[in-house]
Amino acid sequence: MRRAKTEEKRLEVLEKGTEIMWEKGYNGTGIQEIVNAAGVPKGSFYAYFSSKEDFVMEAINHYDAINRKWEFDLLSDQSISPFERIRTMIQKRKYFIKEKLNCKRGCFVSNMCEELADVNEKLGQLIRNKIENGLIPLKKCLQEGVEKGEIRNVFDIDELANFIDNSWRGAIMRVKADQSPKAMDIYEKFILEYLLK
Amino acid sequence: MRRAKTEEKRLEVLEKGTEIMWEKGYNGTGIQEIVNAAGVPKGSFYAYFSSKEDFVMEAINHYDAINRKWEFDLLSDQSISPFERIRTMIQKRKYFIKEKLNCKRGCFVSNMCEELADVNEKLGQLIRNKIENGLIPLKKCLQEGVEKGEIRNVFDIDELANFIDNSWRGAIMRVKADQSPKAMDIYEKFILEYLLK
DNA sequence: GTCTAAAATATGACCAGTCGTCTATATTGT
DNA sequence: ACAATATAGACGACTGGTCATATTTTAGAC
Repeated sequence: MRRAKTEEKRLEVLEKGTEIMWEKGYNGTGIQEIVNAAGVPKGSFYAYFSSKEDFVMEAINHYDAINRKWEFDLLSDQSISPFERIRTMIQKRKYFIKEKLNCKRGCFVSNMCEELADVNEKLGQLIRNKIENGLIPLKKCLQEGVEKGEIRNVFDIDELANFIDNSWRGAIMRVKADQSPKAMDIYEKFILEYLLK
Repeated sequence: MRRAKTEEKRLEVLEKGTEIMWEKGYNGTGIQEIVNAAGVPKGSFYAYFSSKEDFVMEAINHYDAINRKWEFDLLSDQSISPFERIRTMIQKRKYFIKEKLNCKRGCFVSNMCEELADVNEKLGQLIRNKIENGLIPLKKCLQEGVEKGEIRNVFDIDELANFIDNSWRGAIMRVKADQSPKAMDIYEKFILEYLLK
């Protein structure tokens, strides 16, 4: 069918475009650059997406859905202890940023947040929503950890999850600045050894 | 003298321009917008700065120098205990972001880092340098705190200072996303009560 | 299966506007 | 009158977005 090919091309534009914006930012990336990278005529971009703003919203949704999937599966995996799930999550994230991203780019959602959250109400709302919802599986896992006595029972779980997530975003920002994984290694040690235990 | 007026205008362009870029980002801010805000003809911009890149480097230097000043004075103030110095620093930062910035903008250096560190070698170097040097007074203060028994003696001071700073950057990114000071309050509690003590 | 006409889709030239930058001219101070 | 500085606006390149045209797919007639 025609439909399938179109959908395929659309996805390629979405993914290539996300990669470029991930590196160069929203305002640093032009439509032309995206369609060139995807091998698609410029006119098609506006057949797939109604505007650049619409594009970045879809990009955020797509990026978030992929990450959410494996993190949810891992954090609710009852065959591993809660503490171990969190350790594994941090290590997988570290591996990805170090080996796949070469310590560049950081987190796409964080990048869009820094650049756009203040300046575009609709995007701010979306980003806020993604960050907030992303915490839910972590909170559940932390709660289990406290109940099993693996995690210090002194925290407000909600605050703890927020602190862990916010600090992670700070750590990978620093990884990008330094182009070194050091900040993530420090993060892992401090969260796991000095905070949770 | 002519010289003095020129210098005055130059500073106004620098400060107005920094404010705009702080909110809208590097690529989201045009030269025209800066000179309009400063009430200066466009041609003058290139009498003051050799390029937009040169401008942002000066902006980063200027912004950093101001913050470095009071933080250095505070963190090396021997009339207050080291732990109290750090608490005061966090509270002053919180006050500024909440009351002066209305929970918007975040940190100018962090913003430029997210947008440019990957993509511009020279700016990346500058930003890395600012973050790194900004840690020095904090490290000294933390060391004193450990020696006085105010701070748990289990940390590598270098790593501790990095964790505190990186996590702060993550927290204020979240403040911007939420337009709420909550992330900073959580940060303060976790660093002061659960980590250092 | 072939032909054809209508419907659907793909395309890139084009729009008005903005970008960062530079230079020819106007203004100023001596 | 001369040197130094300030300024307006032109420059080519690019921006996000549109749209008339070209191409392809589809459906019905034979």
